[in-house]
Amino acid sequence: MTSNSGLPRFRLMMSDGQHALSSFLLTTQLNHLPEQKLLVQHCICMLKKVVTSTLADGRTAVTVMDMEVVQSPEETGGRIGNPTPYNKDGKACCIQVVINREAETLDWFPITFDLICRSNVLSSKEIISYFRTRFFICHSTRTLTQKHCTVIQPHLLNSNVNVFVISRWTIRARVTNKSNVRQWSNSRGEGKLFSFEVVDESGEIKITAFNNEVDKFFSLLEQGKVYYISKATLKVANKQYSTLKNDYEMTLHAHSSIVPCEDNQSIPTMNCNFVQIEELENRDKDAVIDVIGICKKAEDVSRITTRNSREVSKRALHLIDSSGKEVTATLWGEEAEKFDGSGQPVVAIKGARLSDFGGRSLSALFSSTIMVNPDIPEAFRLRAWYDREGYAVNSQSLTERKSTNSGSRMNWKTLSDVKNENMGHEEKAEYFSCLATVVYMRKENCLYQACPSADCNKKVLIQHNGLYRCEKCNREFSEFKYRFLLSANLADFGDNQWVTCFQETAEVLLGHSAQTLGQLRETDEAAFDEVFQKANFRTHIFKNRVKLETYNDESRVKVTVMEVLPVDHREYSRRLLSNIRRLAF
DNA sequence: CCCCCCCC
Repeated sequence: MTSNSGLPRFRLMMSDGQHALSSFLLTTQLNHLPEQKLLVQHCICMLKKVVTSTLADGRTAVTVMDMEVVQSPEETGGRIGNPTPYNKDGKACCIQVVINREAETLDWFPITFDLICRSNVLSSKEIISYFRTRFFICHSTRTLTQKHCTVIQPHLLNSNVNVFVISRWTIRARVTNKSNVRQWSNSRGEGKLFSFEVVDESGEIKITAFNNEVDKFFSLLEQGKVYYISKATLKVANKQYSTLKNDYEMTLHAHSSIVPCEDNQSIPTMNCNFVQIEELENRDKDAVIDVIGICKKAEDVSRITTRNSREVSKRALHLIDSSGKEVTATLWGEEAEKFDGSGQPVVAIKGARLSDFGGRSLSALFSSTIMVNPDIPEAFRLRAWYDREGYAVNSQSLTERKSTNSGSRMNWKTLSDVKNENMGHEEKAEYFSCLATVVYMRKENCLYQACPSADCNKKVLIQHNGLYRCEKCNREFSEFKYRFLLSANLADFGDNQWVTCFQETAEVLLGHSAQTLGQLRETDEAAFDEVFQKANFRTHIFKNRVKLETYNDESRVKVTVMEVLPVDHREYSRRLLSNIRRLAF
């Protein structure tokens, strides 16, 4: 240990052959004894002067002021007798721990102990409290008395991993959340896992099972049920990934046991701390909160592609509570698919993330628990409120619809602004958004034959052998895929502008995929023409990129449409109004 | 031993 003076301070575990006590502190004046390897394990000492003090929490510490080493371990021949822990009043529970010296510089303390608990039922908090201790001897708490506990031998750590090895304890806790089984594969290996969260009267903790333990325990565990759980390993939770109020997590192992508990009345159901929807306005972005509301409307489930090109289902719920405010909460994956919003149920989400999308909105996490019509007082209160008066409330949503159109990041311009301000003449590309109507689309060359490889959109050329050649991939293919490269003329009330639309934006404008339209052109030219007829003179919001491009020594500003958004009427009025103000002043 | 938390 480090003393107040900064000098090393040694702690000794002393035994007189009958009892052992590990809270002896050596005065720093005697540091030469251990430093010169005179005071070593199993040597026999004569204590000449000691000062005994009682610490604030009742533990006893003995400071050794003067001592003499009278016999070396060689002479002693190891430990004398079979000492039991010394208990001053017979009530204290002693737990011997081994401190991993490598880790003493960390602000947490990996320790290892073995604990025998005759009742075999501890609360998870009690277990945790032992991990928190910095002392060799812990005194008992409420249910952990000498009657329940006795000390067994210190268990030596053979490495400095931050894993606690404990045995023979059991918690009784309710499962509040259970994940699906997930596969993982990385440089360290691969396998499957699932995790679940449990709650008892002292708090909550996350438990993870891997591989064999997945097979063993996944189907046994049910959300809402109570289990005896024992012989799991504790480790420090990575706070980066954990929103639970616990610094530790458990991992199940081959010896771990989980047994259903029928007598579960005393175990709390869920630690929810519901925040009123109105209050979400005052909470920080990314806060993880619990919310409960009436699902006034559940949108249809839809499939989206994430940034990592994974496909996932999503469903937005519109929740309202007695604050009269509404918020959009998004469910994902299976939760989105199986959600049934019929009958405007009460929906509680424990652990939803607050986002600033559209002002304020919520998103379920993998760790969120979604409860439909939960059996809790808050739910009954909400139901009664909604059926009596809530249904008629003209609720105000904290989540603005189509916020992409109203976001402050939109750099609104009229088409004449773009020219008058010489946009695009800078080194870097510039971006602007406009409200405009499509007045012409070039049918000619709107589609090209592209390389069929997934990530290659390069134009292919047909060969004499009838195959399509991609220069980029340096390969020939028997097939090609159609891609859009559409020139369109946009107009607003002051000007017009030629723009280029690639694949995604052209698909939005024309309402068809490149593939469909390509085939239509081959098979039914009249239908192909009609697609263009229908798409013409439509008004959209365009988000564009503008940049000066040089081609054959000729420079001109090129506008590329990045995104086509539907016109929101509220946004339209706002645009008109701001234009009027600008022109007026 | 995982750690994905997404989309507009």
